[in-house]
Amino acid sequence: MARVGLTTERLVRAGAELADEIGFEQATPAELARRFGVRTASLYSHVSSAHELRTRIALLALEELADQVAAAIAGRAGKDALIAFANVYRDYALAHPGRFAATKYPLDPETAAASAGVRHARMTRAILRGYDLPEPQQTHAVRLLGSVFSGYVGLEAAGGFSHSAPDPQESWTEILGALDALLRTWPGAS
Amino acid sequence: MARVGLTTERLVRAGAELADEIGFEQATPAELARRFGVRTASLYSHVSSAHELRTRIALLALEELADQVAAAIAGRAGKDALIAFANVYRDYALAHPGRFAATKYPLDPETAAASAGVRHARMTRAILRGYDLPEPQQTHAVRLLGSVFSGYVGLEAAGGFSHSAPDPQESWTEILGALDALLRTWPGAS
DNA sequence: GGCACTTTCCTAAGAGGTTTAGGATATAAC
DNA sequence: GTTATATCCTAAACCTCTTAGGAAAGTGCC
Repeated sequence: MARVGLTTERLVRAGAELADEIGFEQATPAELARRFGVRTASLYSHVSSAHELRTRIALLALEELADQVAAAIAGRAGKDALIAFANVYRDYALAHPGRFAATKYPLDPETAAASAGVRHARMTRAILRGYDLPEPQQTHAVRLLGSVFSGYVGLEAAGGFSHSAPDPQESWTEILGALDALLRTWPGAS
Repeated sequence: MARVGLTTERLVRAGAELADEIGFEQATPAELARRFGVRTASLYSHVSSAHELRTRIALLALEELADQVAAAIAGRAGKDALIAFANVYRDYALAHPGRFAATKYPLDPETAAASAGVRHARMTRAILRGYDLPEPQQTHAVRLLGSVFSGYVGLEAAGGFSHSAPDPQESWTEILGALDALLRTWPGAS
């Protein structure tokens, strides 16, 4: 019996691609094993459970997304940075729907603390440097941005905007413009 | 063998409660049957599949939420209406996490078109009557509000804000104030 | 090259979930 | 009371996830 060369790494990577193809929920160990031409039980030498597989896919996605965001906002500030951040986020979700869905997979606190999620939080806050908001307004704004990004992209991915004009891209651009204006004039800020 | 009195209605209702208790994903036909002291196969006289059960729970949740929103925004306008809408949405999600999760269960287009989802869209648009925005800005604003509500509540439910000050309630209030200000001065509006 | 050791992938099997088919009976209708 | 319907049952097929233990491919050392 020839060995296929399974690895935790390879399984997670293939799992992420599988998720993009057929959906994160459907990216099961059983299906993954089928893709590798291997029995399901064989995966358990590399991954301890379906939960671990999902968690690792989520961590991979968070990492990839954080890398792309970091590259996009480097050297930008203010509205430029805001738009670059937002577009990377949305483009990633549209290009990799399964991985993006994985991003929302609930992580236990320690795992979350060690994940790229904290980079996301830091980078979101970095965006606001261009808008000098005092605390606690800054935290409120961070939460608003996170909500809009994740909410808009989530709704779009779920088909929420598919049956109505205008194009989601147009609303996206307009909304980012509005957010920029809002951040510049946040009520209660100095 | 005494009959329990199963009904599609009762199953869906109990399924919704079950979802709130143990999570929407975990609210399976098997668990539901256990609650009723009945064999799993017996549910299939009332519900054609696990998918249909989930779909009906989702429709129930959308309906309940729409009813509560309708009651809350009746007789209110402007910021009052905005805050009432938003609070109903968030309170429902916190009180009924399983049903709220069901709200995001993907519906096929015809089902979605016949669901209370369209009432949500209409009511969101109604909120904006107090802010006279011209089209297409109005649609952009509708999408922004939907994104913020669903995004914020989704992140909060996922524990996104649980490890940082300040209290989510405070950010929520502040964000609603900011959105109100934004809607009153939407860039590009007359 | 031969040997021991490790790792990989296997078969086998159990626990649960979903679904279909067909049967017994409690309830309702006449 | 008899008939008909709807409800709930058993039985069984087919999933998925997971554990346990075995065979053989690969690795390292003499």
